[in-house]
Amino acid sequence: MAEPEQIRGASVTSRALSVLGAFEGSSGSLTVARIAARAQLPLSTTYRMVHELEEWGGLRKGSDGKYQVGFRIWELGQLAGRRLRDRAHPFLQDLFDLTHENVHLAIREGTQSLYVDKIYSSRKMPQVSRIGGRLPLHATAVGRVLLADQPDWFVDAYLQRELEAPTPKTVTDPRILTQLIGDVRRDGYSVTIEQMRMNALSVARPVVFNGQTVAALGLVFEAHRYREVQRFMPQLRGTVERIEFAMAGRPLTMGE
Amino acid sequence: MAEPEQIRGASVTSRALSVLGAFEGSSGSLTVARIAARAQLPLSTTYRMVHELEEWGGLRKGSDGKYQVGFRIWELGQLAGRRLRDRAHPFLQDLFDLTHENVHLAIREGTQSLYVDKIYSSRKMPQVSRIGGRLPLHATAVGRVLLADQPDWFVDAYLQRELEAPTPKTVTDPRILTQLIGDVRRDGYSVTIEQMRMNALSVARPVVFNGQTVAALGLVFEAHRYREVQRFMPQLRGTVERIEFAMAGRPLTMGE
DNA sequence: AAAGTCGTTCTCACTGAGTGAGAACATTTT
DNA sequence: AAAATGTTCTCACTCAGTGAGAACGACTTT
Repeated sequence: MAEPEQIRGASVTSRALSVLGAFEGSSGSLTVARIAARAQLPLSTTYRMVHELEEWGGLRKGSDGKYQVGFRIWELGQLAGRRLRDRAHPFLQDLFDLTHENVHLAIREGTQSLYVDKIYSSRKMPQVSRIGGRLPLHATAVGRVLLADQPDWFVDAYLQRELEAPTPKTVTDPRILTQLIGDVRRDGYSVTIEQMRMNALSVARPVVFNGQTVAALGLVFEAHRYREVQRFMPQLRGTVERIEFAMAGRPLTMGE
Repeated sequence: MAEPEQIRGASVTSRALSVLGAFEGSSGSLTVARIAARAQLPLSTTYRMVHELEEWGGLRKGSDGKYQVGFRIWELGQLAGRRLRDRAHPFLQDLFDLTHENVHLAIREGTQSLYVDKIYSSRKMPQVSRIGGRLPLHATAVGRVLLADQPDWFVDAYLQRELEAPTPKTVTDPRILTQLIGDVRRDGYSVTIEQMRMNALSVARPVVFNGQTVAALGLVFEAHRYREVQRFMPQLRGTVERIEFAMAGRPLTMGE
């Protein structure tokens, strides 16, 4: 008879996960009350779960009384996609040594690119991407490379949606983008200029393993240095090859 | 009357967390049956939870049918200790640029050091530490720095336990270690030689924020180059100072 | 200093969500 | 083809989870 607000049929597990989910896209520290609001759960339920998560190490109570995601989650997360990250990382570092430009490694998660690794120093700070961050597929070079690997029906469906335009120069016209994706498929690389941020240019190539694109490797630098793309292409290509070779290597067992 | 095997009183949440915990220290991919065994849960219960976790994105079913930790956990984990990692990372990279030696950033978690960041290229591969990995506090330079920050009662209790000796040269005598910890407190840095791996040397300094050691910054290189410690000390110190300065900076708000 | 606001902690009677043995089936190994 | 191992799912039982609300603490406002 009362309002049917409560998300009925929610399992205990899903509630606990909602509590964790409340931290996604948050500032990092949340009070129990705020967690409850974000997770759409009653206060007492939230309270109980927060404490169980805290005891396990999934959440951590800061000195200000607010909760943060705990290191146990961080440690667990290190297990996700470890093969790719571990194998690729040393070569990203090599590429950075060579170029001293921002180096990215991203995978596709749904309709976004997820940045799984990134090399940068204190010299190059203003960045849009961050490790663990997501960006749309059509506005970065890595994103387009990842999109280009998808079947036509996926690409078409993606382009049919309302596309974000982070800069005035961002291409959002489905017809032009279809064309551009075709170019990426033909050339095996993507170059985007000022699509995600003004004065930024990015180049990317796919990392192929077992016949499918598992990630995209990219370089980002200032747009006015567009002539240097030529110089970086062979280095980017070489790095991708080394990563692909390393991916194929022996399984490198450990524990259990 | 039957065997009291079941861990009675286990809450649903704790069971779900056990499922996740089953992946800790695993090879990365586990069958449902193996998860059940490791988590000490009945098969049907495990099955149900694995599926709920999978639906949420916490677990991912591989092409071989085995489960792995999913990227959603990885993403969530990026929120843990982000302030430290984000602020420190660029300077670790700078230090690597300068030295081209392995650079580590570790925090203390219980009686171990947890490696939260690390810079290395393909040149320096044989390593014991890994991002997300743990090592004992007494056998590395970062570990000793972290231990030295603890009160005497903690140090004493730590040293009283059976201490691992990864190499023949590892110091495990509590009396000598107490002495060494005293040195670290006095000098503000730690140097360890072949304590964790033969032919490896490590130097570390504490990163202090709000009057307490929040992490330890370390360099690792070949033991026979011990003379170079002199050369690296100022660079290590300078990097720590920059990190500490950056930690104090404006809060850098984002979302919510 | 009193009232108001916001957050935390905890209790308790009620009930429906979670349970797990076991059956049926699929896949791989011997 | 027999055995071993793993997956998926059902169902009757009951115990763990529930959430309104009370009590309290720490602030800001008036």
